[in-house]
Amino acid sequence: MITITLPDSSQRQYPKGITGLEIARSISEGLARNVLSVNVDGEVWDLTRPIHSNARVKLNTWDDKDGKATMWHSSAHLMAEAIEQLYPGTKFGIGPDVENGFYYDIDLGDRSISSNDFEKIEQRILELAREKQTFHRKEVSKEEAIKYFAGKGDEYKLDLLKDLEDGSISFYESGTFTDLCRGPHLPDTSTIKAVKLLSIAGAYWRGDESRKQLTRVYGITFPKQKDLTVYLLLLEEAKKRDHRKIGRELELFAFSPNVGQGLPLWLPKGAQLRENLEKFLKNVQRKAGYLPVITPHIGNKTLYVTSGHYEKYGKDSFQPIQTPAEGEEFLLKPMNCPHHCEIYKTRQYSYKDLPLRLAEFGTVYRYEQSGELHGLTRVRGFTQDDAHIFCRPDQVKEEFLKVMDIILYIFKALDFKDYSVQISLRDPENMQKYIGSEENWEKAEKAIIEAVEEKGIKAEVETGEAAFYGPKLDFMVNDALGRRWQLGTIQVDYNLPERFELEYTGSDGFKHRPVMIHRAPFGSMERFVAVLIEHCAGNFPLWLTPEQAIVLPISEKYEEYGKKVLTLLNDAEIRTLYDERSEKTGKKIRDAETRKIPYMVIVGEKEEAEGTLSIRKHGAGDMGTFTPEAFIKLVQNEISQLTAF
RNA sequence: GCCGGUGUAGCUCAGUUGGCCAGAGCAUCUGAUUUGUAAUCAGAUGGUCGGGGGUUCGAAUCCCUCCACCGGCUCCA
Repeated sequence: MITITLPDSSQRQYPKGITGLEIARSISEGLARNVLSVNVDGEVWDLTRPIHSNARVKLNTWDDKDGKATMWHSSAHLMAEAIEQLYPGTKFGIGPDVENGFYYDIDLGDRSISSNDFEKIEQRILELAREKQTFHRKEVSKEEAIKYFAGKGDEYKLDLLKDLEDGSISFYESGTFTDLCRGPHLPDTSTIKAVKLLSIAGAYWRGDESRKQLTRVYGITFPKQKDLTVYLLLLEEAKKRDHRKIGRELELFAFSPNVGQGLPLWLPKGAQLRENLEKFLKNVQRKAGYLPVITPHIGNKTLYVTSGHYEKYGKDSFQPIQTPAEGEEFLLKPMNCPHHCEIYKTRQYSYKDLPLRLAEFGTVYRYEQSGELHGLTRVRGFTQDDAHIFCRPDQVKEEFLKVMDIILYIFKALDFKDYSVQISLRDPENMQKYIGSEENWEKAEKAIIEAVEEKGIKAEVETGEAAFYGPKLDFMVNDALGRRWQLGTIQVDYNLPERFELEYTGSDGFKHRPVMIHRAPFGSMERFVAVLIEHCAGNFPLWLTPEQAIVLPISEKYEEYGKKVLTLLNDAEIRTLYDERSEKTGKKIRDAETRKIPYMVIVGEKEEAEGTLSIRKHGAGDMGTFTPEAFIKLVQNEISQLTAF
């Protein structure tokens, strides 16, 4: 007998070799019907795999992440089987589960498929699912595996096999499809009740641009038809939050092919919003000891040769600007750091002068590949809320903590709760690609890890993701459709101080090299506004929103009073508009609601006579009658509540 | 940059297999209306059907090419 410990810590005795499915059945028949896979000591197993020793066991259903993953991974196999039957001779790459569904990379040879073919494939998948196919795990030797896929002519699986060790290789057979796979899988396919193929895309084999591009088919499956319906509805809802759609509807920004791809035009309301954000951060930074600087949009090419950026990115950037002077060339600045280094060099520093924090909302231009451009989140001209902190090596950690405070303060102010944090460190296998001394790297990496721990933040550590010049810490937020974007970033840099020969005099009287920290809490104004829009679906916090109130006169007869109210509110620094169209009040309200203006101020006969205002709140409805003073106070209170913490 | 998709008025979309002068709603403008908490009525303006080339008696519709956008891949100093 073995002892199985369940998640609620209860323990049960079972004969050796019991399977997850049998354990489920011993608990309840219902559970046995719904269970998809089993976690055995933290590892996900097939439900049919015998358990031979004492273990902690968790039965995964659709409500568990691992349960979904098992279902989707099995669905990928099923889709592959369907495709192989419909398109014989197809070669298969990899087919994993992902956050929302699964995909399979396939090579169709000379043929191609498009979304028009989805229905036919979906139908076939459902037919196969109904056959209640079982997944059969088979341990095979490397030799056998190679023989099988060589016979099938599938070079991708052969390529994968190269990196696998003999003895650790398993096949899964289901229906007519056999795949190289470590599992786990569903006991059988009958739990897959609804299928939707989502999209088709090109994907390079092994993520390598220089290799062949395969066709990637994305799909998702569900245990109930209703789950699929709900999911599709959710997707529709998410699309309504798309910042590109809201940006157009609320007249925040636009693009023009005549200006150029990826070069946003900020419309008056968008500019107002952005200005409010800038003011907010400038205020925070002033208190945190940052000194504002301003540098030009272009710089002599030699500046970037010195920084090393020209060598690395020159070919793929906007090309140099010629001048009438022979051989003179300028570059649109792709980053602000070299300029800030030159500012540093304008004087001498004692160790007591550090840290020096230079801040600039600096607009930079990068020639991103055309396929990369995406609304405001990825553009070719953007403004970084940039600052560079020049400090002593012993100050890195403290400065890091202070920057983190700013970023966390901003996220809190804007109610960003679902962010993730990533620490990017060196790749220990590949140390020669990094610049800077071993000692400083260690110090900086340690400082970042400790700073994150001190703040009690959960961060993913990614080795090999550091920039060549230093480790970094990134704050990422998801957009409406779950795509992850980097916003705030803090990066340690040993490269530029070296290249620009930056110095300070230490207490020992010798010259030392300062450490440079790049940081941008928003990341860029463009991307931040994009994510902010999707976060609040265009309903910006009152203090940020470009239009805070609108006066709606019942008819032209109340124009005099209405205009008086307008002036009063604007004088009280409430950004207020006036709707003077000869429309009915219902229409004016509807339009103001659509424009997501927080407060509607309705004035008519009664209000004029009493000197009052009828207030309606966006999304909430009629709030009743206020004196102008009471309303101003209401707005001011709401703003101070939102910005005080 | 690569793979796949899309492109009709400012916006959202009709326009079956090529065939009268390309339509609708909203928005805009004009007029009427003077309105009380999510759409007043009437009229008008607005399109080289993304650009260019081709096939055809005839192209929004078929073919080629370029451009832009969308979903991914790769990239992101």
